[in-house]
Amino acid sequence: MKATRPPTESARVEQVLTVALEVFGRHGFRKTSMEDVARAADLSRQGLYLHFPNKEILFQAAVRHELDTALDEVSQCLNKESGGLDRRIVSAMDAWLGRYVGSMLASDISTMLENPASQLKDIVEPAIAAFDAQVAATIASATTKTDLRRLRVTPEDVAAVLHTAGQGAKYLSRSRDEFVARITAATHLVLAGLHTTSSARR
Amino acid sequence: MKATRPPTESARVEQVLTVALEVFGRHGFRKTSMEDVARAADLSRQGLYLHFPNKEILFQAAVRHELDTALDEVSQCLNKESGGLDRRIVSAMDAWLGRYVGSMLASDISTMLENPASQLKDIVEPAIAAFDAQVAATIASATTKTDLRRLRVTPEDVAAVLHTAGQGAKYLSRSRDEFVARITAATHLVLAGLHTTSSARR
DNA sequence: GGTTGACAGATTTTGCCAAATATGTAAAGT
DNA sequence: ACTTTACATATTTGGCAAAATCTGTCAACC
Repeated sequence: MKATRPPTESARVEQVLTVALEVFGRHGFRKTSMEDVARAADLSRQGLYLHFPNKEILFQAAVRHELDTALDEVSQCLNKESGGLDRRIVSAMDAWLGRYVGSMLASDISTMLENPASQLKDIVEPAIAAFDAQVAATIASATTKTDLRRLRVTPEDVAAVLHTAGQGAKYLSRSRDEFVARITAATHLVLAGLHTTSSARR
Repeated sequence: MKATRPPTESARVEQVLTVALEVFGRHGFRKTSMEDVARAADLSRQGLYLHFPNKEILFQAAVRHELDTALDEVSQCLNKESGGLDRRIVSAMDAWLGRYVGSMLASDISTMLENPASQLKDIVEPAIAAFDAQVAATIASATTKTDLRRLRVTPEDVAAVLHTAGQGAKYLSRSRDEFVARITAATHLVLAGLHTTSSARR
């Protein structure tokens, strides 16, 4: 019940990655030095190089770790026993996007994704796909095929719309509370269409 | 039937404003000179100054004109006879946001809005409110109070969700077609909740 | 598994200055 | 209702060298 997959990294390294992402998030990739990360992680700069061959790879690892963590959290939210489908989806969206509401990280990463040479694509895009798939699966298991057929939509379509609304909410919101409010309203309305009777588990 | 309000500006000035917005849109406010605008509008730079005291005000006027035009177009889309509610809303969203899909203008304006001293706030925010209000009114007239009460939402809530989804679609889309596809899916699902029987006019 | 200190080479930042470009005003002309 | 020419005053740009900072690697040490 502890970890869904064997821990690739030691606890120490995981902690470094967490701190690193936080530091990168403050001033962006370019304006963050290895020294900054090392200091924040309570480690010498050279100590960092023992774990990561260069800054680029450190960043990639930090992003990967972040996405893995977020996906785990999303998974927990979606599979919670308590709460209706609405609540589970809202908390999942919040776990997935909410933390980036005012952060530089989102725009930083998305500019990096423009670069075709960037390895980041191979890290970020599968994670996004995995998120969408999880949401779609949850939708699928909590709705009837009749309802889906009546509206002529697939669970994937519904997940895509929620994804779109999530991006919009992130973009429009100045605080995390505002984000949650918007995504709550959107989720409520979207799910209303396939009137799920508040709970349904397979 | 021609103009909903008396034309504040002459046709010539209107044409200048249209061109100006297009030019500003290409390289952003800062990197666009009065010379650039004048040339594009087939006018001398000094001719421009006869109409607008300075660059700032020219830009504001161009934005205001653009928003007015867009709102008129939105109005036409929403009040069209033909087509169901879905189609009307999708075309309205496209008229309102679709043209900015790859443009610098959106980000340019939104950074200007950060500045509390900017007069742009007083131009843009009312326009956004007017758009939301129009959409809300359309929703209101095409749905039953019963449906709204059943979902415990106001037409304004629905409009806000569509607005959120629209922003997300604009942000995620690389082409206008993609934008339309996303917004179509979102509208379809959102409206499905208050199962409007395809047409309803008051 | 780390520490410190030192190093070459690359990149960024800084300060400065000259040249170019842009803004806004004005006058005179059509 | 414009145009052209001209002008004072910013603001932006480009070059260019010195200084600072950052990266990545090594050695020596615990």
